Amino acid sequence: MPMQITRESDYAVRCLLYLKERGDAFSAVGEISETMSIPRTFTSKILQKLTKAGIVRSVRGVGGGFTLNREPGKITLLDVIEAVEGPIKVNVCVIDRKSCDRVETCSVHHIWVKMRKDIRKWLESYNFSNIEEAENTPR
Amino acid sequence: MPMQITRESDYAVRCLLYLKERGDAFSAVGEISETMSIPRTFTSKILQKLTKAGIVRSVRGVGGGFTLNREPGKITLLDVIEAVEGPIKVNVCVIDRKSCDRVETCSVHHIWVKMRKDIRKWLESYNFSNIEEAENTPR
DNA sequence: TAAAATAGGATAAAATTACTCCCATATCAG
DNA sequence: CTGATATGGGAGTAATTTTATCCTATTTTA
Repeated sequence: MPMQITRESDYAVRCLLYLKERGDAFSAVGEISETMSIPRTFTSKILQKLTKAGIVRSVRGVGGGFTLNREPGKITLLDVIEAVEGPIKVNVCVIDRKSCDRVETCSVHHIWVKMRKDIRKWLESYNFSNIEEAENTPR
Repeated sequence: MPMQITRESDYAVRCLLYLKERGDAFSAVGEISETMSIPRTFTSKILQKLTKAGIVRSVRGVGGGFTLNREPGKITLLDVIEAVEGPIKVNVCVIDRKSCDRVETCSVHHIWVKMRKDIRKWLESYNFSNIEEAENTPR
């Protein structure tokens, strides 16, 4: 499953689309998971990560649930993906130089570094305000 | 291991860097794997894939081995990664629409499609001629 | 025909992803 | 202050994928 976002990231995006729709209301896990077709307990875990990352806010107890913690326009795809998957690496050696003994002499190391930078920049350019506006690719 | 090339792709790139260095000579698996620190039998499998993809050419028997099948400048990173990992997906629904029952109503589907397109274009812009030239990122 | 090489299928080991379960903790209504 | 309804978090399980290895067949040259 290389060069691919995880199902978890996809689910996280769905959760946020739902919460955006709900505006200021608080939504419970069950409601989100059913509407967005995500396994319930997994949804719970994902929302926990999003909460820890400060992307959503939670309230426990009766009438509690989750809601966006900031404007949709200030939540980027990068924020979401890194919240659930951890920092994007592209190649292990980019984050952890000692993972590769060839790193000193490697003539392509800089390519992976640049690729990571460019992918992160790309993901950062989409947020939950412009993500749905973005022109639909015709056919 | 999301948004990350596989070790296999990394190994494939190493193989090609080595073969480029060797010019028109044929190199045996053992030689490539030892020099580039790749497990021997795995190297063999990777070279098989690269051969099938037409990126390298092989000759069996005494004095045989592998050599590039075309100019380094005509072998892109995309060619190599897709040769070993298969087509880049970014998200399952991009390649296989029926993998996601939400695809009809999904307001972000087009984002994954665009992301795939842009990543492929990026990878296509690097080949084994310009990949090493590319300015080394200072510090 | 023997030696040296790749080709390919099957399988094994390790790691990661994709979940589930259970109990603790918080919040609110009555 | 108690019970019902939520989320929080740790631990564990299942499924899939990645990362290999092994063995045998086939090709090629000397």
